[in-house]
Amino acid sequence: MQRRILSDQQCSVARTLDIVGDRWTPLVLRDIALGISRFDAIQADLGVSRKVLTQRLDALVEHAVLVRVPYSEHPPRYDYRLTEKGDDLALVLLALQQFGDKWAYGGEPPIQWRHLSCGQLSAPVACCDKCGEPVRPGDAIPLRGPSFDETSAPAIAEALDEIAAAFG
Amino acid sequence: MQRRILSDQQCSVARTLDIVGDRWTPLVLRDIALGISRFDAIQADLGVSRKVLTQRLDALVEHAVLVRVPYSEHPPRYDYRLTEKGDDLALVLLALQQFGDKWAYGGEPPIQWRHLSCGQLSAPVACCDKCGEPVRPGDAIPLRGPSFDETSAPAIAEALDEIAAAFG
DNA sequence: GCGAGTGAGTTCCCAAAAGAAACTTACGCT
DNA sequence: AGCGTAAGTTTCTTTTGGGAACTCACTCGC
Repeated sequence: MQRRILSDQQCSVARTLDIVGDRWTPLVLRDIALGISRFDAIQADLGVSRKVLTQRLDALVEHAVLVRVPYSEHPPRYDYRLTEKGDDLALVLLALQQFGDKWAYGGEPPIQWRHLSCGQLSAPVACCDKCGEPVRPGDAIPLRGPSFDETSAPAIAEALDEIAAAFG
Repeated sequence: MQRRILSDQQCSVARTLDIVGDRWTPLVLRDIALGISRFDAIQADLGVSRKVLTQRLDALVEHAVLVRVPYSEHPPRYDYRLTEKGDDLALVLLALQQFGDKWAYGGEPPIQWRHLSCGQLSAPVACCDKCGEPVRPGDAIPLRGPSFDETSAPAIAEALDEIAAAFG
């Protein structure tokens, strides 16, 4: 029996979960995003087993989310750094953090962000890229996109039709 | 040996991962957010094993992310629906979807959103809640927040200090 | 030159979680 | 009485994860 691969699903969420869909990968990325970039430092900070950390780092490099930047040859030693793709994944981390700040810490978070351009303590909000207004779930409705495949996801197709019917 | 509980870490990301930190939970939430709200329908759509689905739904109800809304007694049958907390988690799904739309589908996503108030096809962008400008990783720097605990996360503390030093 | 230390894995063994598929319970329908 | 349906539960087997010890290729202090 194989571990279920999610990428066969025609869904952006499923595809992304093939990269970050486990307990450790997002925390590894968080550490690297904060500048904790070496194997032993990450291992010590998270307490993850060395075997699992090796597997996760290899997978992230494989997915081009991380790059190994050598800081020594003989023996080869690297810093792990985010690629541009990794920076985009950091936005997912930010969303996880926002949720935890609100629901696990009641607005007294362990870490805050200062927005460099405006200088203020900043919490990211999801906004519509067209009108710039903040978007909450319920403010937008899902529709078939260019690569939607009717036959491979009949239950989703039906759900979309029901939503479309409800909103004219 | 126990499965590692992440909530002991003083980190909003880790706390949130105790709820959605596996391959199936986010997909279950996605289905429910789209209106696929019954056990068999979710199971058929995702192909997840019934045992795992039971465990995930129970955990989500436990975490108050979902509620069971009865549609039949004798035998008891429920629709699963998102709570307000669940709606907030949907923002994490949105971030996962954004990433997948860009990196797994190259901008040709299977599902799009129409923003009801402006009527346009909308992609959510993370924006600063103070100045309203879009935020990219690198546009903001992390600082100690009110509940930061110096001693329990020395590696993070050091990383924050380095960042603070670099940005004055 | 030699033993101790460091960084990054690798290997082994055992416990826990996931997958598949069959079984159960409590109905409603004909 | 027998079939169908919804929502689990159980059993059995394969994978994956945790913990700790081991390896390898150096560097440094003496």
